[in-house]
Amino acid sequence: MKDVWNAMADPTRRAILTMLQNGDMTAGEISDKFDVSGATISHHLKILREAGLITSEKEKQTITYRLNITVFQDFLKGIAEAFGMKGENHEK
Amino acid sequence: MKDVWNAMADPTRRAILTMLQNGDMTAGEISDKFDVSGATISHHLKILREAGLITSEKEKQTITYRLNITVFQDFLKGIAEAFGMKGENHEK
DNA sequence: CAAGTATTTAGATATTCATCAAAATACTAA
DNA sequence: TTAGTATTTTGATGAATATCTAAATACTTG
Repeated sequence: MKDVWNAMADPTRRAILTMLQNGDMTAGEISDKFDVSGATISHHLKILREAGLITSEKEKQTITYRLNITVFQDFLKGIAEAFGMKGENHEK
Repeated sequence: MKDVWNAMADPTRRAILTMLQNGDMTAGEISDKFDVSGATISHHLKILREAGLITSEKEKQTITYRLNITVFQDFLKGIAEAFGMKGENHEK
């Protein structure tokens, strides 16, 4: 899950994940939403893909990206397990 | 919450947070658990403190650190709101 | 005061990382 | 084939970061 933490640490990548919740997008569509170069977005997409947070599917000329809900929810669950209320350490 | 994400991005800092769930610890006690220098741990503690994830209390010769449950739970809730429930939340 | 302990701060270094422009790859269309 | 579009890869650069040692701060005690 180290890769996921690393992937989530960047605000641009979190914004990409948020956008993908509303539906799949091509690399170009994602890139259009940001002020950084397409190369930079491609780099972010690669990190998200390697973390398993998104998947990509090559179509004719475009590559469509899709949120991988499962990995993301595992991440949330992992946080909850590691840090979620473990009980009894708030008395003093 | 940007600071919180940044603070959580480092594995040493996440380990510190996990340890503090079992009770307050002094800087020295925390430092003893890791193979890095006390100065480095102090640096990590500063970042966690600035993110609001921990608080510090000066005692006689030591400084005791304590997990700030509230900020951490707000962070979890923020993630859940931004990413957790896709499709079944109706906002106003 | 001087010495010892606990912790932080300062200064330096090495690595990681976000970014860009340019080149490369892959595909489509004329 | 040539040109054009979509995307990634490469190579470079500057900024951020984790780390160290050494010095500084703060506190306690003899």
